[in-house]
Amino acid sequence: MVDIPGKVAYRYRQSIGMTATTTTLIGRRAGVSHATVCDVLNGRWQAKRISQATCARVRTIARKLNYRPNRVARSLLTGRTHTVALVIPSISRSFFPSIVLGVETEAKQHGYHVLLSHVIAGLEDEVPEIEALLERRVDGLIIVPRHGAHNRENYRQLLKEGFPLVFVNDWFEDVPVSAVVGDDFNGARQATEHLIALGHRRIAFLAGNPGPTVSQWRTDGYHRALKEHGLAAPKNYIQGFAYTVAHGYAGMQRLLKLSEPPTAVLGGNDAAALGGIKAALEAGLRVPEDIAFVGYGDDLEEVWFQKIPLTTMRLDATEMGRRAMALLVEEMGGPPACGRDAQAGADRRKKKTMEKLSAKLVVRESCGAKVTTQVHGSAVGKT
Amino acid sequence: MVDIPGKVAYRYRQSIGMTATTTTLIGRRAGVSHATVCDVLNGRWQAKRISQATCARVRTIARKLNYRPNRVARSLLTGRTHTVALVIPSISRSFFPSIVLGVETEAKQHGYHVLLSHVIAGLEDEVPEIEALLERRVDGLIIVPRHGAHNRENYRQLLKEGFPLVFVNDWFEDVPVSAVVGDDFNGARQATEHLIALGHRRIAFLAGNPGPTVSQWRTDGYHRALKEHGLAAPKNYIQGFAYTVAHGYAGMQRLLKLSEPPTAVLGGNDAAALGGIKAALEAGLRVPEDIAFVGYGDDLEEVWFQKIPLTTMRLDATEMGRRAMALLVEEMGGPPACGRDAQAGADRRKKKTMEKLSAKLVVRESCGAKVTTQVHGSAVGKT
DNA sequence: TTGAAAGCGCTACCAC
DNA sequence: GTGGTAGCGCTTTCAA
Repeated sequence: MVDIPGKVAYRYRQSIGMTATTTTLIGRRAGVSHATVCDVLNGRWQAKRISQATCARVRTIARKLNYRPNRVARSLLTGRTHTVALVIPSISRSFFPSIVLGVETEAKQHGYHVLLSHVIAGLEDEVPEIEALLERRVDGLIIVPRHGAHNRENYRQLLKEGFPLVFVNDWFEDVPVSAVVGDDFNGARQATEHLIALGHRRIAFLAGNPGPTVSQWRTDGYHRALKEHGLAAPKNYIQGFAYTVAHGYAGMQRLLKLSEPPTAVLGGNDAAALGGIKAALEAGLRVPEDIAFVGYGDDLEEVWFQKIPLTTMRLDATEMGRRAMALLVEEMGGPPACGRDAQAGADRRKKKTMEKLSAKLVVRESCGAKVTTQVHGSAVGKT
Repeated sequence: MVDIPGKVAYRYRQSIGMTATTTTLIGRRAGVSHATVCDVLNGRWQAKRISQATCARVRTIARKLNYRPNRVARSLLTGRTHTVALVIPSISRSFFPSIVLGVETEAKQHGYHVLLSHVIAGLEDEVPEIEALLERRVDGLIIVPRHGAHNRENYRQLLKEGFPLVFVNDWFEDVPVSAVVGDDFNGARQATEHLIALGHRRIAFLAGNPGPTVSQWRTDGYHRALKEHGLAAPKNYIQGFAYTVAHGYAGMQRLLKLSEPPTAVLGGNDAAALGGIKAALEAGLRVPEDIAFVGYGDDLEEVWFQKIPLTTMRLDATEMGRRAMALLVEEMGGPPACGRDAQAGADRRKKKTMEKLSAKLVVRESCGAKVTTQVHGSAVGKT
């Protein structure tokens, strides 16, 4: 009764004609088996020394039958979906589309597809979404990480299971993860030094949400530059709590009410800087003559056309995405997380990498430094 | 020999202990079967009248074992992946991210995930990419369609097979497909009429690539408006071959060299209009005093901060994406394209819908009409 | 060289 | 209420 049972089942199915998967069908028409078809179609005919004639026959029939291998079935068997998920907080801000572009470009190069998950901005808990992604058996995850204990615990858990996970655009010191981020400490420092070099002594900072580590880095870089040049950073010289035009605007209004308002302002990002400029202009100040501005990111389009072209630190978001995906591909190199040869991901505990991309100062007009019209002109070809 | 064969196989597997799928494992620990676990975990315990105690036991154990249902396996069985692919030509232009956002928001609402495929701009043939997506058994496809005979033939083939496909942002008259597009004929007409109402008689158009149907619609709308008001549209009043700043710039330069240059210009999109303004300014003209501009799309960020805030026709790309996904959900309503109860998609030949979203005139400064400062102020909250 | 057999993890159906 | 069984479409070993 326990005798060669699968065989029996197989024969049975055959007799009933119930083995009509497309490969079988092709095999039947070509007068070969199921498996041979598979070998031919997957380019293993050399290794398996399958005759040319057979190959040709199989291929012709496959084409005629409009055969499309079912990757779902393959995934079930191999435990790999060749899909990664990209979880980002927003896509409307121009910075993120660039990341998406980078990730997808790199992914395509490695035969991966990208499942995009834009976790709705207000919704702080991304755990259910990530869970859904895992149920789909994505091979890896690239996340713009979010704060909040719940999320953080979830990242840690994933990592402990050995699941391939890469952070992009932010990083937590206490989570052992690979990440690609901007070198925002040095970027902000350089930006601040640029303003100092232009003769400014009273330099304010329009900060973002204090949560993200990189956000903190920008603040630290700003502080460091001031300190190294013996300048003070009065506490109320740091204003704003989000990287938006509105917050930059409001923060600047507060700065202007101080008894000693700044003569120069570093924006935590470009939007904040623009909001600041708007407030300054409305207060009757001239930019950059009365007050200078430097932004961060260079992620706003058509910058050359702005009322006052913004001097800023350029951060290459596309490159950031690309590197993140490249890192993820490495992490996914081991055995699959599930499927036939799944095994404990324990031995996947590879060394984690943190890449820092440096930003580049792009001098335009808002800072008051001498501008070459090149910057202006060269932007035409950009769009 | 053909006697109850599956049963034998099953017993065999059982005896060998080879049925260690997670559901079986849970069942074993809970003292119930495989199938019961499945029923409990999928909320069918009411219908199957499974005892509360069993339910509780199963659920507890599942949680303890960190059970994550494998949707790949489920997909193989049901023939549905609950995944749709979104194929777009570009993501760096701000218009497309908005579409992505709309699609994804709507998709999430229906339990779908979005596989993003940004077909590289230069690569005109998207057939291989679509083929790859089909091998992954996506349930449906939303495409910003591309021209070229090969692509077009492919769309037609897909549609003939009854595969759920929706176009977004463009549409072909000769392809029987559901689509969501902008009402660009009336939009361009309205924009042109706005300029006519402001007293202009010599109105030029900075056109885009003549391929897309909507592009043609914009040109047609422009023509219609002129015609209805008895105005001429000299052939060389239409310039430009792509919706980019660079092309708008170059096109405008040509317009300015004419013996009778225009006094007003309609941009095929915002970027083209901006390029035009740039050329006009460089030629020493004042905008809008010497020459008026209207754009199309309102897809550039921080518009309020531009040197000359652009009057434009606002097109809601997010809404466009959302509607496209909603349409696709409908189309996917029938039997799955593959899997157990797949059947010829022939009866899926539902009525096709074409939705046109109308654009709204947003008056700012570039057209020379009276502007309320409201427009200016209200934009602060936008970012 | 080829083909038979087993099985990836799940769901659906029926029998008890 | 519950359990047994078949099978989704593919890959991969092993036997011939």
